[in-house]
Amino acid sequence: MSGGPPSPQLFRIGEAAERAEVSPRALRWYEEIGLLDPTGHTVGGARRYSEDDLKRIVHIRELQALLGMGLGEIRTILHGEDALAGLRQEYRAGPDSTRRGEILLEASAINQKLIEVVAARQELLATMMQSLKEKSSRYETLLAELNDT
Amino acid sequence: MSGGPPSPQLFRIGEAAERAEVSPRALRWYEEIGLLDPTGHTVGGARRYSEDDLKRIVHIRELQALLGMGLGEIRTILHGEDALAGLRQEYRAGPDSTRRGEILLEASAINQKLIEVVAARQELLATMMQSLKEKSSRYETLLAELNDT
DNA sequence: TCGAAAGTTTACGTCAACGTAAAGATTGAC
DNA sequence: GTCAATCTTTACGTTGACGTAAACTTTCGA
Repeated sequence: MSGGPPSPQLFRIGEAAERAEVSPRALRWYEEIGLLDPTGHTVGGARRYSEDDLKRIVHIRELQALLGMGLGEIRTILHGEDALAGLRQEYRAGPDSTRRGEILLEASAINQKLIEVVAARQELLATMMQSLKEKSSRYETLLAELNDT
Repeated sequence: MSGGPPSPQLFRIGEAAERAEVSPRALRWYEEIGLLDPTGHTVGGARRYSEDDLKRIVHIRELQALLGMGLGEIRTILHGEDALAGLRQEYRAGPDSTRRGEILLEASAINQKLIEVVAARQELLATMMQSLKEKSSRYETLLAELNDT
């Protein structure tokens, strides 16, 4: 075998925040609104974040910054995938094929919507890029005219 | 000649807002922070927006929604281009080639930065799209497995 | 074991980008 | 000229996503 956990390294909130380029406050906020539950806690109650948590944070920021989504919307998306992931654990306790199918379908649907959103943005950005480049070449022309006076 | 103004149609704030898919309040707000000065006013003081104004509004919304820019940043960009456009009018009063060059250079630089920002976003979106599609095909596989049980 | 560094909760503050309400003035079809 | 629809300014309210401060507790290396 070779799929064992290589090093369950956990980060304190400060380091996690730094690595994900967010503030500790943001992480607590994400937790408060149900976006992110840190993998571990110390006995005293201090949060400990795993690598997967870090990926999740980065994912959140991407959806936020790249797609302009609000955190509520993002929560919906993440919860859809969480349900699917939770299924893998729940699997031993009974392969309820019907429920499994439902969840898979929903996750798939969410994914599909995301694809559409991204595609739409890509189109708009492409259009914008085009007009920017046209403008750019017009500027070049004008600058050239000025230079050989 | 054939470059005369075809129909200087002006819209009242309500209609302008509707066409640009923003609220009247937003238009007043853009004006207040120096983003948009309506082309005309009635004697009584009511705003009248031209087609060009509408384009500008749409442009503002694009920069906002697609690039995630704040209105302050957007103002900087628009003012750069405005300076250049203002130059064409000012041109008769003295073709100050130096100043003209400065403004052109600045506008060009702004445009270049915009191009870079858009390009960066495009890359990120492309990456995101790729992983979304991979996820999608994984879902398809799982769904197929479920269906031929 | 000790203490500086980092963490915890609680609670109020902030900032951008408008929303909303009030009170009154303009517009434009009739 | 009238009057309903639409506009005007002024001003306070709201929402999302945190920032910041206070008071106190945990962690962990020396």
